[in-house]
Amino acid sequence: MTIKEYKEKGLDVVYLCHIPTLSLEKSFDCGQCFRFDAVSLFNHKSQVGGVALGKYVVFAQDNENELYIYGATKEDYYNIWEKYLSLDVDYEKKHTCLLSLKNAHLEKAISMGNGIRILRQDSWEALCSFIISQNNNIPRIKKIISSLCQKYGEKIEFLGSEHYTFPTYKALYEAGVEGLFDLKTGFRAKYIFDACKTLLENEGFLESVKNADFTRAQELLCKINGVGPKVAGCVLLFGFDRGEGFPVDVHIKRTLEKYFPKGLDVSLLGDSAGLCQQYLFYYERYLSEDA
DNA sequence: AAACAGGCCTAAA
DNA sequence: TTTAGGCCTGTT
Repeated sequence: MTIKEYKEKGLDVVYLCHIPTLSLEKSFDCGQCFRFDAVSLFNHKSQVGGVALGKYVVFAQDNENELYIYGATKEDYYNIWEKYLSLDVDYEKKHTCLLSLKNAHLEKAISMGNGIRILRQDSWEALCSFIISQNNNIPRIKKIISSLCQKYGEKIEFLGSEHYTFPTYKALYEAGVEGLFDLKTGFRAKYIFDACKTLLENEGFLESVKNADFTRAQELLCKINGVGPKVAGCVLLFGFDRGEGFPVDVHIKRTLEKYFPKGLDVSLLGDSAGLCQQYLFYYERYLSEDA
């Protein structure tokens, strides 16, 4: 079907023929986002579908400099999705910053990870998701979040199939620790609950995180039981548009020891730090999968 | 079967 | 202040 025919059937579609390099696979399969899956609904080389910011959309493309969005209008693109995909951000500039470190491994990581965009996700969703991510693996994280949404989110229909929005913290608070535990969240149930409680009892919490400087923002997030430096770093990077965030997990720790034996001064990277972390993470995972 | 998964909390030195 | 253990569950 053509775009025009989809539109006539009531499905919004927008096509951008010239965007900064974007790889859907890399961006949606590098562990920053747990709500998108590869789909084959349309006739494109690559396509991922999922719910973000309360809407179900399918991102699709036949090459990395174009983009189709099914379930969105042109206005939606400029108001919502361009920012969500960080297509308004100058990555060339960030690359220049990273290349100035003159590290051969990082150089390779950049060219291999080219097309990764840091998604600007909803703050609360990022907070909740990365609490769930701790001491866990991606398939199970996705499974837990999916059942969380199915049970406590709102239903959305897209071409006859059902999808669910990410639940509000109020909804999860009302689910209670037992309700959350029933979703196989395990020891994280009480952590999620504490996050809900914090946000419910302190209405300005997310806002104060947003307005605080990075260190202070991290401190605030760590007040939630179950949120430590790594989770807070992810939440700030992916949910608060804080490019300075450089979450260090076991993999990144190993990677840094390997490629930066003299250490890496993250503060030199400014708001390119998070992208650097993503490239290194992707690079290392790619190499290990290859082996 | 034992170890591990993009950590964090708690108790004990 | 730093350092082991333990933790829900699913997969290998």
